[in-house]
Amino acid sequence: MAKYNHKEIEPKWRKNWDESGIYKTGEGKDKPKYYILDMFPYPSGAGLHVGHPKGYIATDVYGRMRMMQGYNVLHPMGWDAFGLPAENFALANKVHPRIATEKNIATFKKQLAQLGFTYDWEREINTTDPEFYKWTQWIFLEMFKRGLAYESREPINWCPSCKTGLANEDLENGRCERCGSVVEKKPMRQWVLKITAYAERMLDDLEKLPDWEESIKEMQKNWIGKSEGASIKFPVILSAAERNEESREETGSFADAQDDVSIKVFTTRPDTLFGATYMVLAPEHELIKNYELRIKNYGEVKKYAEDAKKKSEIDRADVQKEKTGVELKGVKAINPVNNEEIPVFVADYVLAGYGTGAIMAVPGHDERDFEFAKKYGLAIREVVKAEKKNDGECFSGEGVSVNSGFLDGLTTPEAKKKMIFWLEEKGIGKKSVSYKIKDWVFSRQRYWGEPFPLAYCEHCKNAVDDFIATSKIDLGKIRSFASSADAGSAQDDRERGGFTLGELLNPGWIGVDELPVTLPEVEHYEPTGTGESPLANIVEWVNTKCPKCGGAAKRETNTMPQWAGSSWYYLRFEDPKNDQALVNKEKEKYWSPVDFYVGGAEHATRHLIYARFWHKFLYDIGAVSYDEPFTRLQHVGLILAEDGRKMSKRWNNVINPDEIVEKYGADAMRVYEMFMGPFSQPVAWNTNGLIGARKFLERVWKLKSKVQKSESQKSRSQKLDNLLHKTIKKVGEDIESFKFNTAISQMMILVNEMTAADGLSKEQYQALLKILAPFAPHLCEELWTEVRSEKELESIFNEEWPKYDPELIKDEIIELVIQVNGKVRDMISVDAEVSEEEAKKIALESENVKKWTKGKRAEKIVYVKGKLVSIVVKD
RNA sequence: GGUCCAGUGGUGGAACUGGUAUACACGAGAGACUUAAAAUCUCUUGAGGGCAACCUCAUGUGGGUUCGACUCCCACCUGGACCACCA
Repeated sequence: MAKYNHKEIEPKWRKNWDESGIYKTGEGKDKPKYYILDMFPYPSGAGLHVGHPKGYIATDVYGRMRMMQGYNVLHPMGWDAFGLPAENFALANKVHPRIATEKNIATFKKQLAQLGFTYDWEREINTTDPEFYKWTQWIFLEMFKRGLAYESREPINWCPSCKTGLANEDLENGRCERCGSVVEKKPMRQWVLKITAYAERMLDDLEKLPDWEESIKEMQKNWIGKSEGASIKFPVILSAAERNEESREETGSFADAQDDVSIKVFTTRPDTLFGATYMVLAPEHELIKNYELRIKNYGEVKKYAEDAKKKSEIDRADVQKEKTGVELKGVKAINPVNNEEIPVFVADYVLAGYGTGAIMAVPGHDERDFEFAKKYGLAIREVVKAEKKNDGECFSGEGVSVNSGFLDGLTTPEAKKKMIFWLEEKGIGKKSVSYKIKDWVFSRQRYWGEPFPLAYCEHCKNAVDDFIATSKIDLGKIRSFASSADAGSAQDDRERGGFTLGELLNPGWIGVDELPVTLPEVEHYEPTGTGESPLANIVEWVNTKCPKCGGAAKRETNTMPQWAGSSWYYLRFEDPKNDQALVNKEKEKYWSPVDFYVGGAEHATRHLIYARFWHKFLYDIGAVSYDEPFTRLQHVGLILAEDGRKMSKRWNNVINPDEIVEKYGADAMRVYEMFMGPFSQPVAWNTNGLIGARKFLERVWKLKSKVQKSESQKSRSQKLDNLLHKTIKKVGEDIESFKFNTAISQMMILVNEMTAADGLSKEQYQALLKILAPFAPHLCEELWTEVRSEKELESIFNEEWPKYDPELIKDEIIELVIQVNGKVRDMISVDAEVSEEEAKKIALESENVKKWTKGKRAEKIVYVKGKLVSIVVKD
């Protein structure tokens, strides 16, 4: 018999599959559909290491099983090729990003191809293809028109090394997720997407996703970070000394102004309002620059605020460091619940980006305020009585209100409710919700990304202003209107006199409807570092005609972030060549949503948040007909290097799949990666383990000759059938629940039994091949053609997935376990149908059991059908 | 600091809904084949005691519930992931 030679078998079958087109996606409506998807990779220059394909192998195994179960399976692959990694690689290697990307894609494709995946390459997509990003731009434009994209000049995260602004999601502990540089805060003109408008729905709809892993949902919940509480207004006045001075000098005007001045705060603990003894503003707070004349120590305050703003996020967010701040001399705030005058500080422990950028400080019941108050000698008042309280510590839990007027005696939840009611009645506060998630900073100052389909027109800017002036539309109202997700229907647009909501919010910016707006060729695509994208240098591209008035206009020169294309790419696989619409509604009804999505957990708060946001928006505008994109979600556990560290060039511990395939074969690698451990858990690579997988396949190979010998004898053991059918059952169920490691160990048990058995029938062997085929497709296809008969199909993947016979998996004889006082004392083989009476009788008659029951009385006998008898004895 | 997850042999790990703990694989040891090695095959392999039947102990630690706990409850220890001055 020929030896198992993967080098011969594997290329042969891959060629055969390519030519026969067996993996072309079928669309016959007579079959049910199954859409299984991997998170598509960005093709970096380093190529694949053995860890990358783990998820792809899993989806391939699952998809192949579904094929054999009679489904049309859509299992596509594409490339997330825009973005910083591709561009940085191109810069380092002095080639155009497009060329580098093409080359990298070719490498990736070659590497993936040799693993024998079922990808239908006719559906390949690439986010950098103008025919693809045309629709990325289209989605942006739809958001822009509805006021969900807006221009902002807020300070944002700036990576000094990548020379671009970054979204909150792109940071890791205050560092750039890509290059590890400490991120600075820099005020810059940015396009921002109003993801916060969808925060509530994204949170609520997690309930609709029972087949998502709990851990991923939890991460999203934390990222969205909903807090419920109240917003409260604290009036601001001049301090007593200043008031006297004012009236002496008769400057007179502050009396009018003070009515309007107030500090708005958000708190989750309105029940502690009586304990608010000072206030703190974030260094970025508007009041500071607006009240220069009123703040007596303005120089000092300004210096503190400026210094704080300059600090990197990482320094500012250091929890360990001592809190600092400066009092705003000359002004006071009034605690509205007791009319006390309280001091106002600026301090960098208050964040501009959360809540209102100002807090009421309750040092009695907030650790941070407590620390600050001790340092600056501020009043600390107990307003919540703790059940247990440690001296000298601050109690931030729930209890009963004290020293709190009308709240006294109420528990914290009651007090919160009552305070909110009181605030609303007086009109100085209201129930309020705050989210941690921030709007999505959507522009990058780099070359290799989708251009924005926007032009800036001075004329239309004035026209918009005129329009607002004549129609008396309050821009503030429009802004709050835009926060609701359903803002901006086509009808609204008409009523606004031809201006879209986006244009009203971003005067002068006009959407370019002629798509795609293609990325121009440039001489120098290095980032400028000035906050301008390299595109700004291409005069002939920048200068354009205003799509609205036809006059001179300038294009937006920032580009979109890498996350743009990946936020909707899964829709494109349904109909990748459609140039009329983002999705073909007919096809969409068949394929979508994605039934099963597999990828890394690191995307829980990035890609998966963005994709859900875009999808919900597309649902709202009627572009898709369902509101969650991914029905089932499973995360892949990393494959670590043999030394237990992440595989990385830096540690020189990377294992290249090409070498493994060459030496042991793709099938051995596939089986090993699925066998290593629980799918979602990180496991270290171990080449010895791989050899074990290879040996297993060799045993399967050798069984072939046993079948041929057995054929005439017609020997078919009952025992083997029993195990075979149990294995069919377990493998099917385990693949279904992504427990590949136990599926494989069960097949190993079966193969060991088959090897040891007296005879092996062809049917038994064929059933084994069918359930192993998704894991080791080349080997099983080869063996299948050798043992199949004329009437059987040419490819094993056209065969039906075997069904187990419930009769055959029943055990006739079982091992009855007998326990005495909880300890196993005997095991007796009995008929599976044994009655309770009889089982108990057999148990009590056992010699081993008698040793333990002798001279004692049986107090209780527990019987578990088909399993055990538990005897409880007492002296 | 918050949220979540995990802790089982020398190693990766298995154990359904509370019912034989350590399946399967790796590694190690012994043997067969071989001039020899590799490959392959067979046996042993949680710890301790015993010639053996068998007994005792063992799923991070300590308690609890139960006839019975890796599994459920409480407290603690250790490790990991994500978030983090989020008011």
